[in-house]
Amino acid sequence: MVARELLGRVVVVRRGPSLLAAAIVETEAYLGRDDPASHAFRGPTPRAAIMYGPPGRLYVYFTYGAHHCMNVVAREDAPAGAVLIRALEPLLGVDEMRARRGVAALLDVASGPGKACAALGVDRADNGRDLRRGPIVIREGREVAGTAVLVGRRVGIRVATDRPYRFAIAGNPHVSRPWT
DNA sequence: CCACCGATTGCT
DNA sequence: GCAATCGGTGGT
Repeated sequence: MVARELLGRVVVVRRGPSLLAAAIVETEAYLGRDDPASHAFRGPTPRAAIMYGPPGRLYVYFTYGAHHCMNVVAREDAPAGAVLIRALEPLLGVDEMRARRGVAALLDVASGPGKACAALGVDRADNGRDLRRGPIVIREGREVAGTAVLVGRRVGIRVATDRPYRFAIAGNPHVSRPWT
């Protein structure tokens, strides 16, 4: 599953002169027509259409009138799907990320899907970006052994809560919420 | 056109 | 525990 493979990989963002990088430490899988919690559940609506397109592109959406969330389109066998980036561990350009977030504590910089987007400056202007080309790319990072991956229920949804589609690197302190 | 509501966050 | 805030979605 792509949501698992993305753990440990590094998101790199070039914004003018600055370079930002952060390791993916928590993800969630959202499938297509058969996943009631997915934006793709109701078909290729204007917002969800990107998830029906080629994999490896960025899906960014705006929610709660305040926050952005970023996903990697990854449909595998299904007709649609994406992986939500739920938490990052800042690596490069840490001070800029702190400034973008307006917080001092490192553990508060990107420990949540909305925080991760704010830290990297990702918003709807980045929706649909091809992650193989930049300015946003995903590179190889640290290896994460299968035994070091936590699996659990997805956060913040009200349907399909029984599915074990949440993944995180065990013991990493940058995770969005305590594991249950 | 209108009403409902959310893959969250931050403050009380 | 709960309000903020606005665009996506579906029904009228």
